[in-house]
Amino acid sequence: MAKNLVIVESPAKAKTIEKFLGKDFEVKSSFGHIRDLSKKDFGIDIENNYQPIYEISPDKKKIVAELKKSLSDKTTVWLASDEDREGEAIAWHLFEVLKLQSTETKRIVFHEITKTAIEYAISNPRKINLDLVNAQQARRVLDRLVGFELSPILWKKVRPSLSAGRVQSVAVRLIVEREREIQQFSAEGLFRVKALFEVEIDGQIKALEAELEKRFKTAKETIKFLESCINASFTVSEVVQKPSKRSPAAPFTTSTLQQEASRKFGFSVSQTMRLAQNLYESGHITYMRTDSTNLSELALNSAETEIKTEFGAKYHQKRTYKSKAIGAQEAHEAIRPSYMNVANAGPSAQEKKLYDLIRKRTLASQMTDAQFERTQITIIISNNSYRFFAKGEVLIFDGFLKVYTESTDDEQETNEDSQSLPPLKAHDKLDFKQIEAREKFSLQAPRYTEASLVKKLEELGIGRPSTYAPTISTVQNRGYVVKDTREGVSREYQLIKLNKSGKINESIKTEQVGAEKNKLFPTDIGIVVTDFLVEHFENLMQYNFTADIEEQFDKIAMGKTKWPIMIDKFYKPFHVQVDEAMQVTAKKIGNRLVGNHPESNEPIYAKIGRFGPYIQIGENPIDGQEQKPKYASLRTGQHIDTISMDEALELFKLPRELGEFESKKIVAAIGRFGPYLRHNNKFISLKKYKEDPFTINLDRAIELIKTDREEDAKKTIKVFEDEDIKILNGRFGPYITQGKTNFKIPKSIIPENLLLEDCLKIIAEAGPKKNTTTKKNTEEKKPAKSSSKAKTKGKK
DNA sequence: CAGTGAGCGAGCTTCCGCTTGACTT
Repeated sequence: MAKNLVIVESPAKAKTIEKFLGKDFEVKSSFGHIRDLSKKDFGIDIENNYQPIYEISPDKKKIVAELKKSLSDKTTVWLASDEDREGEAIAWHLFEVLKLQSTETKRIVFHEITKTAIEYAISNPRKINLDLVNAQQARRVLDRLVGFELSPILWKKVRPSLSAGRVQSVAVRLIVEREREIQQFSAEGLFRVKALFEVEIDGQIKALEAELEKRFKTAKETIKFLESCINASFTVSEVVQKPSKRSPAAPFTTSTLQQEASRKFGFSVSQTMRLAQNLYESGHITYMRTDSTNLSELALNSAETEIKTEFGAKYHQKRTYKSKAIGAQEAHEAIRPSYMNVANAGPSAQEKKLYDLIRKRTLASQMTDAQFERTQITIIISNNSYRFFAKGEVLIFDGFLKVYTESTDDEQETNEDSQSLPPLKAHDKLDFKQIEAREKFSLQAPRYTEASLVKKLEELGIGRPSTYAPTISTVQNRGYVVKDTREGVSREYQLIKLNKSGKINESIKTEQVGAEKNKLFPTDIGIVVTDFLVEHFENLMQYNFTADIEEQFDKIAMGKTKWPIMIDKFYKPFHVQVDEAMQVTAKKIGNRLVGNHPESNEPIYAKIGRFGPYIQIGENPIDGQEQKPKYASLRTGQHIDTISMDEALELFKLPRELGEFESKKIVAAIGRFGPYLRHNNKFISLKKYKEDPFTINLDRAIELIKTDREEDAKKTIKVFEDEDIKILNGRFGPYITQGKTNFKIPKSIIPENLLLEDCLKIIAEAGPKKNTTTKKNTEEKKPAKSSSKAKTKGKK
């Protein structure tokens, strides 16, 4: 019978460790925290020095019971939770809940799961560090105070079920401010001049592309320059060759893994974490929630062996990396393969891809630099002082690039330096084939992706590896932020070309700009809530708030400050702010008077409603008054804080009557699902035709109605009008529809051969099942929250 | 599936950080 009980946080870890420790040790897991603040009445006794009121989390009762049971025949308990603030608190909660005695309890820590590390830990036990525990309690209490005092203000002033917190509210602020920055940005065009030269080398004509150092502001200046080139001569003045190198990136942390999986595979952060969790649980990779770039000695050695056998000794270079992140607690290793020699792992294609990425990144981190030779050729012009530069880069030794290249966030920057240059020397003469000036516009700041937002949060020290993915989900689930793909707009730019024969040709071209794929956009709720919080809780919404209080937590951890004193210093002024925010006279925040109607002089408001932002013309009706205000919803991309009077009035031009077709009216409008046409009670979505309901004319509308009918005809296999039954071709193959309910057709049946009675039989057989599914659907749709959840699930 | 948006008040929501399943489509 084992005499020792070791408690770790993760069950997967428990399994591995048990193998190392032998018969005398039983290893169990606490599954993270076992106890938390009570959910009722705040869970904090504010009057009594902020005394926390803890209770065992409902889902942990079973685990605690099991731990108590296996405790009965043990003489020593080893608390082996992670070596960070949270881990220390977990150990302390276990100590308290399991009613352990200090004489028979030992606190141990290890940063890597290897036999030597664990044996070393066992032979160097210590006591629970209560200062560190107190720092965690302060962190926990502060987050509860902030979250549970701010959120109710929002329920009252904006909308029920909203939330605010130290982490999520700042995350939303980042998105809101970036959006504003983009709105206010105006692109400036500059003319970039590129020359294409031709050189004859050993009887062969080689091309050389070079860019002018000067960028012109106006077309006039540009043309003046090009004219001067017509009779100029071009001479190489200098050829400079320089070696350069590139070093591999550090092994993955949670945040960098999320970023790379997003850039390379387009995974969402939660998707990446789910896949990594699977790989971890099946023993393929080390722990996936980490801020450390450290690799164990064991990993370093096996990476070395792997690199040397696979690529040769000249590719190996042992490297250690320092964590850059603020507040990194380094309780684990970097994310790496458990066994470096395993080249493939994971059951699904996505897991295989992720594993491969992790393995290559880890190997690359222990490989030599890639070496390049950079060449720059300077070309001078006989009749002016501007110079052309041709840049080239040639790979001399691939090094780590043999296995792995890190992606970057700015996709727009293509690498123009990778051309290999012809062997030229000073005083060589060149002739141009063409010189082209293209107007290039400055780039707006990029919108955040899920992963780049995580990166930003990590840089600010906000949030932890275990909360990045949940935070990103929360801000979307609350409706503060949406992930969206939006089409760009076309923009004109000027192109001015000078060709060999000395002719200058000006033209206007168009390019697509501002297209966004899976980027984060703030919603009106997100904007309104952020503005409100920034106005009333300026300190809390500062980007460095977390970093600042972390310093105070550190003081508590060092025993220099008592935690209730620190909390009191924060809470007293904070609570005053809460009271003030509650007293704000406006019943609802976020309402804005856009102006007065130019004709009727009625007030025009932009408001937030149950169904999103809308414009209201006229005051709310007062009892007994007949007059009702008019309403119209805002369109995507419009916001209540920025919409102009003209844009607001424009919204009331819908629904538009276009005219008649087959003696029935055609109406164009925008509904919940986008712009549509309505004719004879049939709706035709304008989305797929990319038509604008404000401008579409009668002829085009009739055309669309006809195409829609053709498509319908293609879809329809058979119709039994009396019973309102149709056999249709859908996305998943043929099916039967009666009224608004659909029925599956068994695969053995050819749909064209179905008779009315066959259909009725299929419907009758599916009958009871139909009832339960429709019932469930309507039940689920009732609360607004769950229907929006179902939607996002469906999108994925 | 496609026009919505009052106000009252019952009783609900909510934080961040540790961990995995338990759910349904």
